[in-house]
Amino acid sequence: MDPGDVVERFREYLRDHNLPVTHQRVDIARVLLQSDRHLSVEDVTRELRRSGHRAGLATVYRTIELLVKCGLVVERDFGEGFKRFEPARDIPQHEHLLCTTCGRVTEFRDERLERITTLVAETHGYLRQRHRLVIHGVCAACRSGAPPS
Amino acid sequence: MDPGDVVERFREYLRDHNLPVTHQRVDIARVLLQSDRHLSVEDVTRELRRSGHRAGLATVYRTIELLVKCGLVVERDFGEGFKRFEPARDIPQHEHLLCTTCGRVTEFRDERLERITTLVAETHGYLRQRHRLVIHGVCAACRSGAPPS
DNA sequence: GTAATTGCAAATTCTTTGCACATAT
DNA sequence: ATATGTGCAAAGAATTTGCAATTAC
Repeated sequence: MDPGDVVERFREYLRDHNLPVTHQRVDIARVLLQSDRHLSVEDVTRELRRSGHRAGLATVYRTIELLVKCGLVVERDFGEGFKRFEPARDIPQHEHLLCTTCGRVTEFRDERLERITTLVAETHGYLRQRHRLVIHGVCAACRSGAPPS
Repeated sequence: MDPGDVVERFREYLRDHNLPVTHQRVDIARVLLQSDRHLSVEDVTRELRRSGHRAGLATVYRTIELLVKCGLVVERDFGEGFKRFEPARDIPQHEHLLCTTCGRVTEFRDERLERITTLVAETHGYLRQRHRLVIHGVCAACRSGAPPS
């Protein structure tokens, strides 16, 4: 999907719910929805400033909450002590590789995991809902001694 | 391994490192090492009080840090907003099933995951260190309409 | 005795909330 | 116009840290 379209989707969501389309909301949505990374709230605030916009921290949190609620953004917790957010792309389920040196996040998909987790859940009497897999390691750049980004 | 032995191991660790064996440290270790659950700091504090002991919150945090450092306890983050800790039993690597209704945690092991994660990491240029898999679902008790524990 | 720990309270970090002022429709 | 959002600063929750009093060895 075109990144611009996704921002438009958020506008529609706001209009449909009779919520004001403020420039802060649009700016924050643009940063988050057009990024291909997993941004922390701090990242979002920094990106905003870098593009000449600004919004209070509370507004950033509140807008992200809206974006999550309407399904355009997904919340992630990698156990770093804060949350990260990524646009909900068409990828229905994917896993994460997390570089323990620079924090880079890489996504991948492996159908075997669906199968295995469903099976394991059943074995233990659980009705499987979803799963979360994070592989911790050192990315290619950090292995070759590149400076942490 | 006998639970008592594990506490003895902690004593040895302290002695070997010329660290005082205080009753607080031993009490906290006993609670954490003899539990078969995944305890939060609050859980530990409550269990301490329940058994007639007490320790300042800071001491609990500091002792748990020691227990993690010496490898007798493992830290877990299930994205609940706080950490949980469990004794490092002989199970070298295991995964978790988390009941989204009652919070119950069940452990399991599946060697296929080692293989898959190592392979996937390599494919993306990462040097695999470890992984974390949590399957979210509804446990047998909650499925059969039992009251949440 | 002396060095390390303990406990408390203050500080930190991430996040949420209350409220006067500003803005979208 | 008016309902809602915004920003600030205060509140919260989990965790860490500084420091005087205490304890292990």
